[in-house]
Amino acid sequence: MSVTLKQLAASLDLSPTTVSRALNGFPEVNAATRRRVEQAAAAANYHPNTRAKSLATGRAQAIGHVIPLSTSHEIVNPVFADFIAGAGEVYASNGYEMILRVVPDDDEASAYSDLVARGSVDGVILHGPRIEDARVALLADLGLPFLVHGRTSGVNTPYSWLDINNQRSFHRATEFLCSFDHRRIALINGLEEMDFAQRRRNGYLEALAKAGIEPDPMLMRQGEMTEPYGYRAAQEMIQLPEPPTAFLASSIIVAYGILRGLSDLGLKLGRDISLVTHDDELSYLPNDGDVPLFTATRSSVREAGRRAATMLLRLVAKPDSGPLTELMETSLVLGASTGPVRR
Amino acid sequence: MSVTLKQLAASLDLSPTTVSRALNGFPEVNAATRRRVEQAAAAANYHPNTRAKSLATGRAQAIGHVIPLSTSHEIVNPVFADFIAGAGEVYASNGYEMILRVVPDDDEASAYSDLVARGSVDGVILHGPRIEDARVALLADLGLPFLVHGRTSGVNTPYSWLDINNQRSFHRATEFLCSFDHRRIALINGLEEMDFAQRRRNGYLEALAKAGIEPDPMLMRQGEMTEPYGYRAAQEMIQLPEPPTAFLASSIIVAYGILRGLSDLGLKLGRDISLVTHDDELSYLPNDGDVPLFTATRSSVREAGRRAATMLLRLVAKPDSGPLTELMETSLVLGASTGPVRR
DNA sequence: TCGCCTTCCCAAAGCGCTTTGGATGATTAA
DNA sequence: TTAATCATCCAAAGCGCTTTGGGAAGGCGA
Repeated sequence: MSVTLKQLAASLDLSPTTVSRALNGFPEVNAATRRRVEQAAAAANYHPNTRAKSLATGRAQAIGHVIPLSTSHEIVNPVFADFIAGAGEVYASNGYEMILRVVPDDDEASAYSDLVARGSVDGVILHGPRIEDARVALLADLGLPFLVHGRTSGVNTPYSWLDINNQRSFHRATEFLCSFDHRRIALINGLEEMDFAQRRRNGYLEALAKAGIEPDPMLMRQGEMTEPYGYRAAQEMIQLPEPPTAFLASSIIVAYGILRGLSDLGLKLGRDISLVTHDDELSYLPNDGDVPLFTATRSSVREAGRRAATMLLRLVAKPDSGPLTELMETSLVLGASTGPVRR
Repeated sequence: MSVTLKQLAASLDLSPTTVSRALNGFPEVNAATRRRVEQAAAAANYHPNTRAKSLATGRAQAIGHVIPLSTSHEIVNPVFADFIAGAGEVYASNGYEMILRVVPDDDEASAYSDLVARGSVDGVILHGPRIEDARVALLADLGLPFLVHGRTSGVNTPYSWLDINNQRSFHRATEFLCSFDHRRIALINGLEEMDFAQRRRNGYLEALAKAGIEPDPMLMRQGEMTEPYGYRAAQEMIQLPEPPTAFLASSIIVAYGILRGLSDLGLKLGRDISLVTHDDELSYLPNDGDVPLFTATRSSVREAGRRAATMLLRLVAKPDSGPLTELMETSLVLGASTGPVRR
């Protein structure tokens, strides 16, 4: 099937040792010999067997991603695909494999310890952190390098993470709406237990407080970020005795739902009502052009994937390089969905 | 770090051989001994090292998915996440690992041969087949079991695939629109070179021919299936001297774009104009409820992932079980987006 | 000339597992 | 009673690689 090191060595009249060293850039091999080996390897399309190599070195050369699939709310996070694409680029160019494991979410803990016990990965990325997420302590216990995409509040264990500045993002967005004299601003957020949702809400509340606006529970909602969720939220809130004059959405998918909900009622975004959404720059829902459809807090989740992977690889190379953290700022992009309050 | 077979054997005063056999269900081990071993293994959280195991057995216990990332049109296929989720479930419950490799699309060929040479996978799933896709022959040459998600026209090599009946689907959808007296039906399709797009177009043309309608090139469009693509297509076509009275969309994301495009012009789906879309049942864009938003040809891509994975595993177990094929029919689901022609 | 570095290569052990080919008693058939 | 058969176990080789610990030439200074 495929060439082995031994075969390659035999065909060159060299020992496996020398061939191995030649290909791995060790100094104790003659330059001419090295060239000869490299050429023969290329000609024979030789690639070292990953499993043998990592058995010998003790490094798996692979990073794991565990995707918990809740049995109750079976949503595959749409942000996930773009994040993975970004991370994958980095893994590929560094010779790492990406291992994905889809598990029922009550099995997630055992998935990690299984991954460690089997020695399948050198590190993992933790997705979708909740508030006080127990997985962080679990991973720390396992001694496996890991990086959280997002953060988790109320956890003492130090850990590495990459996050966007959710609080500031939504603070700014709210402030921006306030500057247009909006005082009834609805927040259509993600699931309550998600850490990012809480941070966004904090930013929102903070800005309201600063503007002297009393938050109205009727205008705050959390749930799985689907299109119909946005649609229903918009339609229901607009029927309130005191409807909102602006919406703040946690995902562009929800924003599309809100847009449709309002438009079905004959309301036009930017004129009759305002909307700011977070925009992860999902590739199939681009919100760009001269004047984007939505005013948005924008941050590329693809880029986040790239950076997260880079950080994790650094962590794998030097496990004691301490917790690595990065907070990405978002940009507030002006689109067509915002304007002054209509009276 | 983690327990090895040798350690486990030593702690039990048994040989590695016996422990291995006990855990792998071989008959030549005493029932009492087996129980003892199993208990000790569970207590010690023993899991065999994957790499060592697969080195010894020659099977990788892993399936590869290669995700080509075109440098020109950088769209991460939104359908992909749900397909992966379905396939992942099956891999996990069969003890297989899922390996994802993100590669620039001009490197895709070498990605496969690399995967084979390194012995990292026992099989691969081929995504996004084009018309006359060269990758099929390539994979057949490599001798690696593989399964195509979709099909490819004009390829002689026999191969295994799982596809939905795209042609029939769009035939039925077109026929359905014709039955409402629509005669100007626009097709907003995926990228021309994709095999599924061609099949859908064939179904569409076939039905038009049967209804005695001359296809109008002005009403046929292909492109990357984003929301703005649908929006633009709708807006432009509606301005034609002879605008369409119905749309046929290849993706629910495009359908949302069309919906928005029409609604911006004050047109209401189902009343002023009709729309049928293909619906992959993406979890964050559910098109269900009593009366779904869109009339659609529906087929769960998550389920497709499950079935594809199951088929591939069967193929890996028995490589000569011949090419396996499965054609999934879609259901035509009546929603609120269709109605008779408005005059 | 001798001894000591370098330079360049190799044999062999080992990573953690499976698997082949026995070995050892105990059990059974004749 | 003896040989053949079972039921259980084990030693050792091997999967394809890396890495430790030399070892043989050749070059150098004295």
